[in-house]
Amino acid sequence: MRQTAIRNAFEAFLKRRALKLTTQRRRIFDRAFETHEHFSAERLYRWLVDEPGTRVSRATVYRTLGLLVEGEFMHSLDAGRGELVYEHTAGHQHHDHMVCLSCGKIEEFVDPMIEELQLAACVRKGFELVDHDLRLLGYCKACRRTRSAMGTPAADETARAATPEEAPSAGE
Amino acid sequence: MRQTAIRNAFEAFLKRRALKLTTQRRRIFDRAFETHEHFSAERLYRWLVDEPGTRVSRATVYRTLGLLVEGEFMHSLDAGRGELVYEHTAGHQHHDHMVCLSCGKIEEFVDPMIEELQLAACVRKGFELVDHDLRLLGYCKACRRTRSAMGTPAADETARAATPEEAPSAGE
DNA sequence: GTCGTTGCAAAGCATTTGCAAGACT
DNA sequence: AGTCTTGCAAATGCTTTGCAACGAC
Repeated sequence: MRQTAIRNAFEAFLKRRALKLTTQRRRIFDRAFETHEHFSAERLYRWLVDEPGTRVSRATVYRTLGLLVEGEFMHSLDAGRGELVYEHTAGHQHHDHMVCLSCGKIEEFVDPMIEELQLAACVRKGFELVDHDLRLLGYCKACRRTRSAMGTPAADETARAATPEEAPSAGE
Repeated sequence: MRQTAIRNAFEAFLKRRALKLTTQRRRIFDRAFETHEHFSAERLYRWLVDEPGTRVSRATVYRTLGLLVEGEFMHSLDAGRGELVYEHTAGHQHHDHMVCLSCGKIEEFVDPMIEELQLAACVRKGFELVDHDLRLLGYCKACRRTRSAMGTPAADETARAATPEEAPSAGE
């Protein structure tokens, strides 16, 4: 399995922090890396509960996830719902997200030019860039289709401020 | 007062939604627009409590803030701490943010080129862009200075989650 | 054996909501 | 007068934490 390298990195990380490699941590780590999609802490917890293996508590899932983020093995992102979603930072280096306001799906994309411009903007402001988070909110291809098929003119307002009935203009 | 225009827009918005212009809503609106910085719901609530005027409950602050966001009078953004911060959308159209991981300060910036590239990326993916949120995380000029003066090495990951206990034996 | 860890349940937080009293239009 | 609103407090939903039992090193 090609996960050996990353697992070793994790074990090294634990060792460096004088933390122990417990059964739970291993299971959480493995399950999290097994998934190449975004998941919430709760989702991961459910997987661990439903699938066979050592019992793991929700608290430990949260704790370990936090550890993984600290160790840069995972990245967390707020997709707008009340919970954080996680994704591992294994192969793919960095990417930004398109979050569908309708189905919640998260697509990834990268644009080197955008990254570069961000850096340039930081230099201009004397800001030391550590990380960034770019989320494009809208409707994915599938939902667009559905919406137009349903004759939805523009999102219903419950979907956020997608279509306020006006745009206040301030005199400035 | 030059807030008349925007206040009128707010009143018009309420009218259109068959909502009433209550003393509380007016006070919340005014106080929120009086501030040209980012603030949390709690902060706004504190201001309203501390400053003289009609009593306003926390619940109403939240409710009204939600209204203001729906009406596009305010914009909310998750600055990484557990709470949303708000900013009015009066004159300045749209901008992105640089959030200082050390002092929490939020600087604004705009880069038309980035905006354009975002749109292009969406077109490529068949994604209908509604809104976006770009946050650059790092250290502001002031904090950079402080940090380097203190001999703080490059950004360590513990800075984000407000984890009080530092990694003691990590690589320093 | 020693600490770090776990699980549980309770606690925390920011935010939301049910409901009865109260205030705009 | 009739609704929309408010305030309160309880509820929510995600996440964190205290603590005693437990397990890795």
